[in-house]
Amino acid sequence: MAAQPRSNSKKERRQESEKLILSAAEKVFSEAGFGGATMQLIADMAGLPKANLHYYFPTKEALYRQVVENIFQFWLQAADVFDQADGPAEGIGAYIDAKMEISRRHPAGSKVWATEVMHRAPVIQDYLETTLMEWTEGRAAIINRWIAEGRMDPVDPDHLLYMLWATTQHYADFGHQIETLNGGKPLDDAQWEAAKASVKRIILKGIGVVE
Amino acid sequence: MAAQPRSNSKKERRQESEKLILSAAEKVFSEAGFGGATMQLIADMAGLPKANLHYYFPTKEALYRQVVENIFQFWLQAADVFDQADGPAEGIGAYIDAKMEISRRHPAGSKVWATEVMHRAPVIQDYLETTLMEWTEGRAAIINRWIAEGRMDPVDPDHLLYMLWATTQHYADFGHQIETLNGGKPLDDAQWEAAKASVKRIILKGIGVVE
DNA sequence: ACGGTTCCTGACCGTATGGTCAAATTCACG
DNA sequence: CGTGAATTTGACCATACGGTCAGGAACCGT
Repeated sequence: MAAQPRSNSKKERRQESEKLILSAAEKVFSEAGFGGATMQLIADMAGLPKANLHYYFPTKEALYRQVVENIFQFWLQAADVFDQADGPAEGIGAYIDAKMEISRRHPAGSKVWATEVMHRAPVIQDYLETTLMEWTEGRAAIINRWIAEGRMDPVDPDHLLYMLWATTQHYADFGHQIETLNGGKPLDDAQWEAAKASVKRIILKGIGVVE
Repeated sequence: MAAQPRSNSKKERRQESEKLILSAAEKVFSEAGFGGATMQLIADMAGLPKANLHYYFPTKEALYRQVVENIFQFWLQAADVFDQADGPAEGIGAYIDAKMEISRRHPAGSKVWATEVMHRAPVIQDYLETTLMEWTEGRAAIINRWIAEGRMDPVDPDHLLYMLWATTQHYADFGHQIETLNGGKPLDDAQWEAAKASVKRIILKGIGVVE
């Protein structure tokens, strides 16, 4: 028992450190943007000396890239609900729920992603062209199948997907604006439920799968 | 003819210089964010020496603030169509058209605004709390009147407005992503029309004012 | 033509930032 | 233990950035 290295193996400790840094970086990048973020700020937030960051991540760009890639993976994974559904009402409804939940739980990641795309994706352009492209085409095919089966209105799948992304991510990216318009208070549980319900109601009715 | 001061009065030339700088600044801020933008870059884009910028705008913050304020004014003004309509189909439809047109013609401004809000509005928080708050409440009142008159479904006006903002601004803020998914080409005229039609169709049907 | 005001700009400055490095510390393992 | 590898960190460096300033150019009313 005494031989046991503290409670973590060396590799585990390394992963923990990286996670700590990545978490702090995500927050700082989301609040200040890539240019406004400083390694010192990230280090302070992580409670580590700045030089330590450079031991784990050689450059600011490398750290940023890792943050963005993690967000992207998280994103894709959360979209599985879309595929497992056997109809538009269930599939799109669950997708909206999932993305709203991400906006609520991980607003920083959403903001980093949004900023990266707005700046013409200098770091993850290859992901847009490959993974995201394929994902989008796959989902569009599913929607087209639902349309062909007469289970929803004939809408352009791309624009529907854009609307889903835009509406759900808005609650993260523009959360501060929403909070301000809500009297300076973040949305509470009931308000989040109302938001989800509103979004689902309008979109699902708008594409002809409810009422 | 020779006595004529070039073709501009002194005041006109001043305004022209300011406009040139503001235009360059909007583009640079939108592409690099506040932190990533440099006065040198803006000066180069405007074709002026850096010191000249500081003659017209004392600090980077002052220049940025002016950019954001201009965008906000532009925004509000374009929303007049909402008020002049006498029903939800016309009012909301025209609002969508107007905002889509802004996203198409002034994507840089939209991006600057989005970034500013995502960073918790350090510069224009007061506008959010006063002007935007009042504007939103006014529009919500109109929507509630339409609902009371039975001219549309009873939806939460705030969430409807968020959806309108999110969906229309998405075409500016995430224009690069859309362009990439569109095979690397910007949307052409027909595609923009299709986008507008899709958005209007889904939302207007979703709130029960068409079909 | 002149005097004053506005406008323009190259050269310069202090600071903050990303990144480096070598010395110190901790760790894994025979 | 002892030894080499991995980790940590304070001190340091080069650069780039926002901002200043003084001197000159252009302009305008008289």
